[in-house]
Amino acid sequence: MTPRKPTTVKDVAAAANVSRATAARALNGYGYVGDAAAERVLEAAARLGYRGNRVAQALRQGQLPIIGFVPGDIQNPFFARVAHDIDVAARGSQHSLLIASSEEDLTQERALLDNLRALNVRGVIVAPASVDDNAHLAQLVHEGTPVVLIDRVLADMPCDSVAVDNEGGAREAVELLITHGHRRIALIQDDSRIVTARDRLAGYMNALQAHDLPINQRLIAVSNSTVQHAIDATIRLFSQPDRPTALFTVDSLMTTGALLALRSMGLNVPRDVSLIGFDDFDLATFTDPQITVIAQPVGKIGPLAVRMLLDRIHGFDEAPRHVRFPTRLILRGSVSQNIAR
Amino acid sequence: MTPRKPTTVKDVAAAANVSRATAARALNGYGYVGDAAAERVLEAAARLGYRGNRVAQALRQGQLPIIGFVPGDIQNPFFARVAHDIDVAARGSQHSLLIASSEEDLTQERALLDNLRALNVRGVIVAPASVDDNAHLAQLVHEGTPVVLIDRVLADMPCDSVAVDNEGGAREAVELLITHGHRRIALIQDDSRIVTARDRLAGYMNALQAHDLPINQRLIAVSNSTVQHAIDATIRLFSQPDRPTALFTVDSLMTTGALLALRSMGLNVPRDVSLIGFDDFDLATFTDPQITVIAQPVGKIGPLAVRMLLDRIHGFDEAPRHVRFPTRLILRGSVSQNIAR
DNA sequence: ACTTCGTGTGAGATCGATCTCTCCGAGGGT
DNA sequence: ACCCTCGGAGAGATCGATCTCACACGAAGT
Repeated sequence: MTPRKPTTVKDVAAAANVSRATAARALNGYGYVGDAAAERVLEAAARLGYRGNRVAQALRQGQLPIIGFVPGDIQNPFFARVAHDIDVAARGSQHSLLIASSEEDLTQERALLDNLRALNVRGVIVAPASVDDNAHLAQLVHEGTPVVLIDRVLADMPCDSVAVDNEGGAREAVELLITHGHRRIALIQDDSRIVTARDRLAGYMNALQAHDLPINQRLIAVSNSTVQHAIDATIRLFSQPDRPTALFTVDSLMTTGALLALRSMGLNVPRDVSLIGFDDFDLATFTDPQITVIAQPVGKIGPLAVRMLLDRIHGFDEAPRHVRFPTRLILRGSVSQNIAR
Repeated sequence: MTPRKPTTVKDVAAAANVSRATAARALNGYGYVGDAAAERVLEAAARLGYRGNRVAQALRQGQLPIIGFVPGDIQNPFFARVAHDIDVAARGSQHSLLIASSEEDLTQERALLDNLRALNVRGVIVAPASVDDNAHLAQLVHEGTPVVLIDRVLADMPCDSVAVDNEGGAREAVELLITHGHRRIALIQDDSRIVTARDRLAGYMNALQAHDLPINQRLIAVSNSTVQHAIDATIRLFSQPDRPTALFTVDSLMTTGALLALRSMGLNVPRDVSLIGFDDFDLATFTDPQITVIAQPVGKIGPLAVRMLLDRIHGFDEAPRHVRFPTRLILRGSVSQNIAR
């Protein structure tokens, strides 16, 4: 019942019969402290359950032992996985992780970053919601806050980044469809303000162009990265006359939605429609047939981002490093030869 | 390039030609401030981009505008969803969310809560990793920190809680299997230190006893809540002579694992084995047949937990409230009549 | 004219941890 | 005997925001 307040250095110092300064020295192990005094201080600290007030320490040192992470959406399995990895890595270096999802909303992203700045976090890992409008990020970097971009790289941002080869992965996916004889290849992509969406779109177009196939805007649908939106988009795409024979979806939730939509429309994968998705996911091996995907090394992204961030926090001050992982095509059963023509 | 430090009240005060005290009054709107002075202060604050240092404010007021969340594992879709909901609700009340996953490890949970306490967060939402050893939680509550338990309720803990009727849900699931003629019903459950596991086990046993069926320890497997562990557990269960005809899994990742394992063993659901899982999940409607589950109102848990926490933060001081949502059986196609006997 | 208010304002204290500066005293060197 | 060095320890400053207290000044009341 007693909401007694936590013990402070002052309490410990008093209990050990020394000054606050000596207590601090003993606790943090710097400067000169006599053995006897140090021992008394440590004993008192243990006895009183002294834990130290991070907030006060942070005020003094100017920073909280916290790393911020601003994903597009925690519910997306991709970001959940990355968040988990970041959490583990951050904990390994005595940092807490503050997760604040931008919900892919630029205004919210700005507000969140303002918040993180006001909290004086040590560094921030961000998956920016927009390619274009990122003055707030530039500002943060400019102020000297360590920032690492993940998943979505902004070419002109002077900070480290970790991503995958979105263009190449998308190109490989579409080329696979092309070499299986598909000509009418549909694409469901994100809001084009997101860099990954642009890059994957570029991969799609480059593959088509390389094979002298026309780019048909009616085969390209834009959807939010949620299952529901993807279902709608898929239905729109496949309700057209001269229906596509293949579909490439740029993220796992979309692939999920597409699968559900195709099933509800009575279209069989891969007989009627070949499907390939970007980003591997649990469900991909659950369906019959299993889904062919372009896999990203998800598990490497978080840890690397944290390592880069820590380097910056510890003073590393070279030119920005940009790591781009290759993707890997995982052949399963959702792509078949197009016999229709 | 200039890592200039953020503007402080002092800067603003100087720019407005008033004292720090007056600047603070103008900015926070309390006490007496002249109109002219107030205007100058606000103008200066805007011009200099004053944002206020949360850490300093927190030191003064004793608390950071942060809510802590300690889930068992962020990667688990259930917790990811809840985390998302908490994030949204917390943001609505100007709080940031600090997520620190305990990975179901008691030692880690203790360390994380210590951390949160040292940070003077305003309140904590926890899914405790253990029923037994929770002195650290009791301590936290005792100290007056608002705490809300979710998913896993500790009966004797004097704090609010939000959970679902695990015993009832599990009982309903097992009864469904029994009424379909199943007698050898297997169970895959969590580490029994987790309360939900105990409650669901109780529901399983109660259902069996109510129908005078024996409880056979060889039909009960313990597994971590991961797909891989569940696969192993399933294989163990179904490699026995006199194999079970039905399986009840207590969480979605386990259901996933069970499904994969059964498939790999060449056992057809529901012909050879009937399957029912606790917690609905996306994949459940992906498989053929779709999986029958006991659904929890996931979307209600996070928001309610935050509301309860905020009440406490704002001084609500009545007896602990315990909310327990009912579960809902969703009949799909994975349970069939047992004809074998 | 002299006390009271009612406003408006600033100086300084406070929160907790830590750093700087200064001081003390024992021992070594000359 | 005197100076210096160095281990050891305390007083006070600092970080930034905010609160308390005291003060000043004009207006109103007696």
